[in-house]
Amino acid sequence: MATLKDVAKLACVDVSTVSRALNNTGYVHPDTKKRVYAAAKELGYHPNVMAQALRQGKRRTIGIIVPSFFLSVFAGIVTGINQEAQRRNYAVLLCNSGYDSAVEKECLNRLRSGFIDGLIIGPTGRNSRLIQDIQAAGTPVVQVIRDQIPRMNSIVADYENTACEAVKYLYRLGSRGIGFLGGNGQIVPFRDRYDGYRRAIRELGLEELTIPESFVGHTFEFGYHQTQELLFRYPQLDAIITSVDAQGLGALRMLKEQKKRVPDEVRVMSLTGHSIGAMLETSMTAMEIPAIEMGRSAVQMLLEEIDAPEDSRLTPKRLVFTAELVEREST
Amino acid sequence: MATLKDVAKLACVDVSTVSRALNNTGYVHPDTKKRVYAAAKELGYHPNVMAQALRQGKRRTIGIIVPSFFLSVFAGIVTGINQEAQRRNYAVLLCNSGYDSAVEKECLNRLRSGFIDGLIIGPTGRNSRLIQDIQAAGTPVVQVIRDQIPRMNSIVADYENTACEAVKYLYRLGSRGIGFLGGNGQIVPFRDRYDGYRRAIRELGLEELTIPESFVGHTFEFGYHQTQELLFRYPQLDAIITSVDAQGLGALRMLKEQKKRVPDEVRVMSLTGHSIGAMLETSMTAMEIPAIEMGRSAVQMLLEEIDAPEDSRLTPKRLVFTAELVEREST
DNA sequence: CTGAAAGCGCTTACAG
DNA sequence: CTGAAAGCGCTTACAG
Repeated sequence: MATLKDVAKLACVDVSTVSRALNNTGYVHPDTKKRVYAAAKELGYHPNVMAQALRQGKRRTIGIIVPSFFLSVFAGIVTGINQEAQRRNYAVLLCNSGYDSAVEKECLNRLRSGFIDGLIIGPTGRNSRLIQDIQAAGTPVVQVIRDQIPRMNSIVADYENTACEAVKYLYRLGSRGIGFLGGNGQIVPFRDRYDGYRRAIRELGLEELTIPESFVGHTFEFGYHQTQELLFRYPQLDAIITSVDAQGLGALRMLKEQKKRVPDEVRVMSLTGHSIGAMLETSMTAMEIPAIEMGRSAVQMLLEEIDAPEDSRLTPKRLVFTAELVEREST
Repeated sequence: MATLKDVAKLACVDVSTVSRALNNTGYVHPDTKKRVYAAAKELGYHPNVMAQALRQGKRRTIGIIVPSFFLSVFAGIVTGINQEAQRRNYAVLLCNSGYDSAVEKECLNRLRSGFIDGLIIGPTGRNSRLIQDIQAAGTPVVQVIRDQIPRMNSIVADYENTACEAVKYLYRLGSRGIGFLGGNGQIVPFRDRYDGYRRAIRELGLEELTIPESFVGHTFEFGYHQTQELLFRYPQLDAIITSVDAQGLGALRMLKEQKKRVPDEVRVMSLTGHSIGAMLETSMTAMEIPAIEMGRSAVQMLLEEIDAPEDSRLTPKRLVFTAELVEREST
């Protein structure tokens, strides 16, 4: 590949002049400039990003680590991140931790090695120390969806209220036996959703219908089996709130197998909607989360941090989005 | 961040010795080595990947460009690529072209600038020339799913046979009015699937039931509207084959709205299954594609190319996977 | 307006 | 077994 030197030789000037001409930094005589541009074009010159990065101490690259992106709100998050990063002319380095903290750790260690200007992460919750180290070493970090680490930038939704409102909505529709499928209680959003559910249940004078969690997963399978369990334990069950859409699919599937009519016998809704609900045979009501927009915001927040002087990074920022109730057939 | 120099100073040796010690290249006295390791550890030294890359002309980074990864086979592909890249200690730079060839072009131009050792792409079909240039300039390329560019490495499935077998399977079940939802005919897999469909229809002496395409999309909405059209035009319709799962969801949804029972009145199946079929209320039969495995293979093929001497790269490689029929409730 | 020089952080022949 | 030097491709004060 052609280098600055090649262009310089062809244009009969010094490399520094080429650099100035191409980057529009410092005066260059118009004629010279023209020659340089012509030479660059002729050689198909593209600057070597690694060298630029090394020299400038900037990489124009951000890293993302998400726990998954199949049938998950993180698919939308990643899409939004990509959109905004592209618009700002940043490259994106994507890692998928697969909900595995060991994998996440490896990703973090790879990324910290001078690769990225900033990091967006949906943490597993087990590497908080390492993430704080990275931030302390000068690489800004933004948490998305999961504000697992206190006092660190985050983009989240108001999970507690979302859950609370879902319960009240079902109550208004007439449901009195409202079950709840949660997730890993170590993870903030799941804990918050559960708190919101309990708060509403208490306020409305209802009974809490949950399964003490043995294993948990934010998956179809979890939704499927837990729904069976709920039906078995609580004959009065007439509504199910699931934390995420994938669990909701599991619930719908189990209800069909148990020949329970939705929504006549059991209503179903999800707290983390991301458009799949509209595509189902029985379309699913959900508190829809603006995932793409959240992804874009994450990039904006991160780039602000990157461009800010180090000492103004002290106060963590926090942006809270609101989920919107989208009614569909399942309620 | 600590640099080689810092470590060298602390260990009282030259930077070159530190480099040799840390990389295990060339003899270093055990005692020296120990001192170096200790110093590196104390300073929390991580090599600057950009500098290494610049020096070695290698980046240990591969680029991927996919047209989408929401509810698409590319979600699995990307997962597989990530897994294998991680195992081989390569970073992954992910771009989402969003089916937009202009976006794809930008991604390609960004990536070619010394960022990556190789490229895996599911092309939109409109930048073939540019992609060939990149390959010619020395960056190996592997196409996934879509072997859009002839004589260039690719990982695909046998789409033609897959479609053909699907028709024959439905025929065995008793269907005689078998409709087909395709996609952009410029894209090889969609063209091949259509060819396979037609071949089988001809062999079985049936009538082709398709909609001349005005606009096309590989989406839920496309499946939804085209199914309505099929029902309207062909009263004898008793089965629908969709090219991808998302279209299948659209078909199932429309059939429900039209009060057509699945599979009793109309059977439905998809040619590009990637596990979502099992999660549906009426679970959907599909020719399941081993997407994750294909993603892993793409990385393997790419790394072989990267490590191979330039002149042995002449013969393009092609790996064809076979889709597996997974029967579910929709047939 | 332009060139010569230093340096980003690393690796790698080459001496010794 | 170890150090000094050159160089990867770029940018950026500094002279002139």
